[in-house]
Amino acid sequence: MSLSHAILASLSDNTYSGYDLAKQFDGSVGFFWKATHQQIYRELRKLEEAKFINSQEIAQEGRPNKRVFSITETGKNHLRKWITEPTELSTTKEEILIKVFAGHLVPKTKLIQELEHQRYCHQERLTVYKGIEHQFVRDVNADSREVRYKYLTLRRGIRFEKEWIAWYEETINFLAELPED
Amino acid sequence: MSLSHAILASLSDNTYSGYDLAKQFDGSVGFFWKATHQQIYRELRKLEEAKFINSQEIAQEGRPNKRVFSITETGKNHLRKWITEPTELSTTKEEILIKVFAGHLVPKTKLIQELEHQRYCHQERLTVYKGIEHQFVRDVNADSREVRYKYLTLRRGIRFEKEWIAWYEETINFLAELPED
DNA sequence: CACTACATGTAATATGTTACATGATTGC
DNA sequence: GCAATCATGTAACATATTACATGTAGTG
Repeated sequence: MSLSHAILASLSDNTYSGYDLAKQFDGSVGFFWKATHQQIYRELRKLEEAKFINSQEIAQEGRPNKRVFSITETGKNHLRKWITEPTELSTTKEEILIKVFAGHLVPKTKLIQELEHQRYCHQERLTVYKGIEHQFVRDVNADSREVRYKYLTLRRGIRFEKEWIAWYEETINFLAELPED
Repeated sequence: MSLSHAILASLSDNTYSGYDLAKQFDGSVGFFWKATHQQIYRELRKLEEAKFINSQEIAQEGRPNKRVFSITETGKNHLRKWITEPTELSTTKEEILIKVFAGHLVPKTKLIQELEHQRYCHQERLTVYKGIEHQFVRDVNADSREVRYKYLTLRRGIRFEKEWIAWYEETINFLAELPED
């Protein structure tokens, strides 16, 4: 599974604690890979056993100590191998499409209501992404290789939110013009 | 979880055996919700316990008997309720974006190779969808409400494959112009 | 004084994957 | 005769989700 790869990818250019990673999985990498902190801590243990990462206890005043993880050369090679090996297309699971698929069961207006709710959520996410893009553009002068690659993933986020919104428009209009109901 | 909803949606306008459903989850609904036959059989047992569906043994000559499932009124209402209740955006898990995110670890050409592989897979899937669309267009004259709703999900499939391909183009070009490596 | 952020964990349950098992029919 | 399709299932294992647990520090 790829949670391990997502963690290794996060650690590929920086060190993080489990807590930091959980936050990353709530933004950044989290935009295309979700995980709870419980999953992350469990996976970190496995990755350390496999010698793909190692950890160091950092004492902190006031706050509880933290364990900071860094990727090993073995871990990097493992990631590199996976990146270059062809993988299948990731499978998507879209609840909204199940809803539309069985949409004939409910009054048209109710379905449209839910479609509008989802469209709104995508709109909000798009705004978040654009904000992040703004930051990126500033950094572009002093940009490192790493940053540019991350920017590409952000671009896909922006494009896809726009595409979702366009499909919602099309779908809502189509339904609005259906005579039934 | 929504596997149950996906099954109920499939049964919303027809009766199917577990085997039939497994096939549906390999095409049709399967384009936005994957499940293996084991998952499906397990879920069917639960749905029957909950009285959302009921089954009938159908004797067949030659072939093993099959149990055909149909949705109950309770099941339909359960689905209806879920459709109209607002749900969160579905989370996506995209391996290719993890690969791009950590792309700085490998030679640029290797990453491009994998991007091209993925783009090719999307291209193939788009061709499949367009073939299905062709069928739909023929049926549109004799079209039922159900068919039109299904068509909307297909439209999203087509739009999104096109969008993926466009992002791959953009990304591959961007990488090709990077000086490094 | 309640809430949020920091920091890590256990336990139970739900989902998903992989392998194995059975047995008939149809097509090459 | 061998593979594929029809049809359903068990068992073991891997992943993911939800709830609960613990304790400090800073903010309003």
